[in-house]
Amino acid sequence: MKRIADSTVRRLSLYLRYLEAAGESGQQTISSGDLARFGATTSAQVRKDLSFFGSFGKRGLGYSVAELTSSLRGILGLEQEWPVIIVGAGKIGTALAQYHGFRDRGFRVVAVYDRDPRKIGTKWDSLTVRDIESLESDAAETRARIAVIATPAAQAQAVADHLAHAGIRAILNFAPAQIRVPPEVLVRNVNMALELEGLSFALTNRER
Amino acid sequence: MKRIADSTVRRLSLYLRYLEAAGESGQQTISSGDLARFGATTSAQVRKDLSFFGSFGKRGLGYSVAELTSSLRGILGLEQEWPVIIVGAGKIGTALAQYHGFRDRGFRVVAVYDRDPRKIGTKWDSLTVRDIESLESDAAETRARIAVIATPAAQAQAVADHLAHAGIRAILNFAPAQIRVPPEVLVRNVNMALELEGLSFALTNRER
DNA sequence: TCTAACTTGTGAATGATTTCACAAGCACCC
DNA sequence: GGGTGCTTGTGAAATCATTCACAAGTTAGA
Repeated sequence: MKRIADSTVRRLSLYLRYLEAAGESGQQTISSGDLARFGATTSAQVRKDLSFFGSFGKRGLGYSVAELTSSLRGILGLEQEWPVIIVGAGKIGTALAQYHGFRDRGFRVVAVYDRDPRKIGTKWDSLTVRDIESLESDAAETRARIAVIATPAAQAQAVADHLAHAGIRAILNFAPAQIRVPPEVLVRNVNMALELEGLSFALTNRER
Repeated sequence: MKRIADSTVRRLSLYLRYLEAAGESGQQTISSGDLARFGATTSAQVRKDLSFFGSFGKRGLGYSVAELTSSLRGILGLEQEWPVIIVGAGKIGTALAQYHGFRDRGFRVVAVYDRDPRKIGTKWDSLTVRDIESLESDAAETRARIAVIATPAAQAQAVADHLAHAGIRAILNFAPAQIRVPPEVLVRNVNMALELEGLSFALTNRER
């Protein structure tokens, strides 16, 4: 398969959002123009994005909402439920563990880890915070391939090493640190301060 | 000024991180290759990024850590402190308000808003949750030009309208919803479910 | 059956970003 | 002072992503 751009994948996720909403409101078909309006892009872009994966529409008519929804779910790998573990039971970890946006979209938080003895054993909902040392031994039980790092920056690398060793294949890193991982592990960074700095730059250099 | 790519600005922020760390550990000069290693890019990319703004290095020697740090701070608009308001005192809003990564980098949370009467008036640290209705009347006091939306998706658009009206010029949107704003307002989205879906896609389509 | 109004899928063109490659500057040492 | 080893800054080339533009398919209505 040809390599697909990151930007394309992001847009596919957005299209899927809109399709789900359209489906719930009973809409039967949808055009690339409609999808474009929602994803803040152009109809040509929508069609190009989809064309990497096949042809899903009918000329003159548009796309079947139900069929395209299901195709996109398949493309994005969302037909299965993904077990996810979170490392770091601080403010951000807690918020993420209880965030419905994950559950609702097929990502189920199956375990939360921390290294602080005062946190280990405490419960939220049905989850008990576990000792980070049991990461490896839990692997067979949790079967998670995706992990979220929500620790302070200083611990991020150690946690990443741990995760890679426990067989995790993809990491969503919220810690403000660049982490190094073996090539079979995928990392995506979410760095909130970076986003704010982008806004600061734009506001500062707006007048041209 | 020529338009600068988003990707360039992100990398500048990363370089700045590394420079600050290098400065603290007493390093005097640094080469584009060093910066590249940290930012997961190439030395040519680093030099090109910087070249949009001037020439900061000395051939044969590299960059002065102190000078480049200060230049990047200036470019990114980080010499001033930015007052920031947060709308939404739920899990995510709370976590963000107390997140040191913001304070530490020149973004000071000066107010938190919600519309739930049970939350209004509660305190965290030195911040009291305010009624969202007082957004406009507070504007002169807070002087914030940047706002963070941390509400459920359903309220995001209404909040954005409110913010635009109160004179906010840049929005960091954590709500999983696309918001529409007037052209003088800048929006950047952070959508955590989207990031996970990107990982799901990559894991699913890895074997080519 | 014919026409009009839409809409897709896709090569080709354009635009943006990254990488290459190298002249030129600087420091150090003999 | 001249040679050696680094490193920057930057046009040019290559790669990657988006937009254009249009043939071809579909529906609906007369």
